[in-house]
Amino acid sequence: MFALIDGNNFYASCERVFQPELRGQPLVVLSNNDGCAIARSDEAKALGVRMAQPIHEVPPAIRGQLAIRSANFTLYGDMSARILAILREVVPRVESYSIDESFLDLTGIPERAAFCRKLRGRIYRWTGIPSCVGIGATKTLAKLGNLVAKTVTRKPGSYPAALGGVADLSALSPPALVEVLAATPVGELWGVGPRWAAKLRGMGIETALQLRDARHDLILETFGVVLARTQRELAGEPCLALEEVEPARQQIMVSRSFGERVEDHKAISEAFATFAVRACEKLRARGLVTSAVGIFANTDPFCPELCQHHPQCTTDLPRPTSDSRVVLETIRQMQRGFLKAGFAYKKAGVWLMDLSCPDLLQPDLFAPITIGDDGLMQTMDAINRRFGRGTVGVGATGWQARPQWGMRQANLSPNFTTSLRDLPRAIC
DNA sequence: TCTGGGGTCCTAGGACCC
DNA sequence: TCTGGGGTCCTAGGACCC
Repeated sequence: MFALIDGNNFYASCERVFQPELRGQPLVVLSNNDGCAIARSDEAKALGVRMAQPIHEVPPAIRGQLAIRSANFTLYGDMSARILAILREVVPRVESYSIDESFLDLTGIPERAAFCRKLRGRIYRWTGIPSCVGIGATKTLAKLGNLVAKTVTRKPGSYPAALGGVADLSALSPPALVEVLAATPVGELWGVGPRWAAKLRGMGIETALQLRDARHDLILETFGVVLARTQRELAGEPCLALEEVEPARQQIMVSRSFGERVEDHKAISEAFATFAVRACEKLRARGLVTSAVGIFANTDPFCPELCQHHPQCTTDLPRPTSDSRVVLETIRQMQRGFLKAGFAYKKAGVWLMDLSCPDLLQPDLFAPITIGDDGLMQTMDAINRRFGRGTVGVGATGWQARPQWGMRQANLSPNFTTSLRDLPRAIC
């Protein structure tokens, strides 16, 4: 028996915890570079701001009513960790599924709905984040329950099984469950994206109920095993297990759109170095090493009248490493002839591939298993953890407070929970 | 003027092995 | 005229997720 708990309008709710003046306001959190709406308060949704909508496409009359914040992933990540700590304290088996969602194993817990209502109350009291919970026999049904709970929370009283932000589909009679499935468009299901939804509709399958009851061999043949699993899960047959231990990463990517178009190759080179250093920090934080490095750059796809260039390049390393300097030297060599003069670039990125755990590597008879100096890197990481990111680093990143390629973040809130400088003040 | 940044899995096809 | 029967690995493309 599964539950899915997620934070309502998560990023917007995080902003509101420490900025009470935002409560009740139509609030939108923008993506990096202040581009698209990636979280909306209920009030902003009511004004018609869509998920992932570019903010400049929102009519000025609406935009004028919005409170706007730039994405602050440091804050959201820390709030997420606090919620996860509460869940782990109370529930024996928890899967952290995304920054704002966790699956819980409720097997053996009596009074499931009451238990979850209490849990969500505690999360609200201890972190200030409102949440909703869906309960079901499978992960897919728990996800659907969560959708029901959220819909009902916005329209109180419309559905009795979803009292207090919790919807327990496992407590429904079969006819009542059929009613919920029949009312759910197939495209709203977890695992059914826009492409498959359109294809399913073309086959006459428009609701979750119709998908559940469709011919299984037809779904398997037309869409493959992924949707076939979703179909079985809808029928109450668990196909997806709780994954308590996060599987090891296969790749790590750091990429950014630039705040403006950049032609200066030196500036872009500093961006590559900055991204590479950040990627290696993430790599070491997970205790992994990388065996291959890639870089890419893109011109501005929204300006088709400008000449376009999308170079990319990957290199295998002689031996695995987690040393930023080895990766930096590798991408320095890759950059020869990589960018072309006269092109204005808008985005660049670095990715690390073929990641592995150093303990599991096949040793080389004639050489050390890895290259680089892990001790030095660990020391730098420890200093940066203690005194703030960027306290020590490498010169290739440029060390400018406002680099030419830097992001636009016009409305960034303070790091209330992770920086002493930004601690909220209580006025006596 | 302005348009995000990460990830995963599955499948098909080709190259290669004995 | 007739041309085996297994495998693995890699890559690209296409879905999906938040």
